[in-house]
Amino acid sequence: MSGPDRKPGRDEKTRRRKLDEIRALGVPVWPNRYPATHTLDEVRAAFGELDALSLEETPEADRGVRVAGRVVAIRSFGKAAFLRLAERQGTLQIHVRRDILPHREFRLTRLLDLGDWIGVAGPVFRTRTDELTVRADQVTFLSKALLPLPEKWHGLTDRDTRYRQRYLDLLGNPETREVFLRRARMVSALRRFMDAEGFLEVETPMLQPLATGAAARPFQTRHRALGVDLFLRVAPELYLKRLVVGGFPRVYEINRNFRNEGLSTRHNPEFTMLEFYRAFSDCAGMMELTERLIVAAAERGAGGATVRFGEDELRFERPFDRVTLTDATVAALAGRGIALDGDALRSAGDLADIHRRLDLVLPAPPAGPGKLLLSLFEALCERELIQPTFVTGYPVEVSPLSKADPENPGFTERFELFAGGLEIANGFSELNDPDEQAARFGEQMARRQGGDEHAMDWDYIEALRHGLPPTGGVGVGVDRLAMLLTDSPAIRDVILFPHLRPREGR
RNA sequence: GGGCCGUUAGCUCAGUUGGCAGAGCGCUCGCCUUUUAAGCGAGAUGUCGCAGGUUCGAUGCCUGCACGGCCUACCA
Repeated sequence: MSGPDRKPGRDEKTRRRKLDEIRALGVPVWPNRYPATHTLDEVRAAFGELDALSLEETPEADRGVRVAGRVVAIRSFGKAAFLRLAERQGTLQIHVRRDILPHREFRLTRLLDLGDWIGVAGPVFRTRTDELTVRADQVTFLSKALLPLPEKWHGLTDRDTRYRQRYLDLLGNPETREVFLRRARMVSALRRFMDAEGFLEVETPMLQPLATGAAARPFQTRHRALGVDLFLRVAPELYLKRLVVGGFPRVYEINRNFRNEGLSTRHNPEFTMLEFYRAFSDCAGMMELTERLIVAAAERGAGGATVRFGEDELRFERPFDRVTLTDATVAALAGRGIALDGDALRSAGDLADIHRRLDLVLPAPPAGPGKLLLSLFEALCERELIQPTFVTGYPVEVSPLSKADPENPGFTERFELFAGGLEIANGFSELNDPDEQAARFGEQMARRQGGDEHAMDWDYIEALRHGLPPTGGVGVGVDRLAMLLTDSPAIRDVILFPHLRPREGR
């Protein structure tokens, strides 16, 4: 398919032959530039409102334009031809006539293939069928496509090829292009929102001596000169909070995290997170901020507060629903005829029994009641949370970086936001007591066997000992939010180059 | 890891109860100076994913493998 050993196919041989013929015309075949005066869209914007007669009477149209684009259709009549150029979002028709073009340039147009790039200069007019068209006075060859474009009107449908050769997907499928345009608008809206709220955009290490800030298996690498092992970060969290200690009270980062775990429709090994921290705020304050952020993203990314997602219609309108993790789980169990009262909620044995009764896989031991409760919630409730919903009250046991809730022993001031059955965001009042943080890390480590990559982050504890103000923090899964706002069922559909198994024999 | 489905021309796909491998687009050649998936005429597409097996004969049936998709499980 590629690489030095690949043999040119029949199409490529033909196209190389034509390239030689173009070269033989004395035309530069890989020129360095083309000074276009208009993009194709700009031609349409400037002249699209004018009818045939008005165009003739418009000096600007008669004086002409210089445009450039990829040839995506050729309808040839021997002594004349219509070409269609495509570039960015626009397309424009070109009319080529033997009696107008210089001989060499007309011959050049006969040697064009679909996919080639050309520049065209000439006046703008309308054809008999009222199509806005540039009549070619000059044709400049710009670049050769040695390989054919995807098939014309089915587009490219093979999923594997769409992901591996995304440029073909973008070329052949307008809806793919729309997904990534919307994603870009959404990310830009996130940035603008954070900037407007007075947050400073920062970048923190991707290569970290300890993979901290989330419970996930990291990728490992090695720095030769330093002679140390490093990890690709699983989260920026602890670095961002160091910055709050350092006197940046509002910081955010939009960047990649890496988790060495399975792939699924909701998981890519590298994914984009927006994380932000705000001094003097807390869980409740961050929920309010997150709400406004998500609404802004929906407005910009999806063009409104109401978003179609598969079978559902998501309404990103404030205030979002709110429910505690315990209430949601108790209600889901009640719906299955299982009563769960206060005592059972704190009993690992009872919660494990419920797993068995419902035929659910138990979390890997050791699992206390907090982890078992979360496991029930994830199994029973997550997928049902279609409308944007804040779930609050996560057990301390599964929230090592969150502040405890003074009103609710055993639980933290923490929320997760769900929509479309997906976890979109996770936020909490940041634990800033260095001694308690050290104790929590210790508990986490005690529960793990092996895994030296999860060693205690003493450097972070030291930062806390210098004083972290009360702070709220949130992480937003940018890819998943993009899934919701583009009605994409798989995370691969919103990542330009998703990870796939390497192809054999290439 | 498990289940189901798929792999045929450059692309999208059909097909054969086992008997010369097909269509549309694209491509090549010819005609055509206002077309819109242009039209007309002619032509070429190929390791039917790979390896074995059954058979007079396998793209088709059997076994194994590879690759991919969907679902599912795992990933505190």
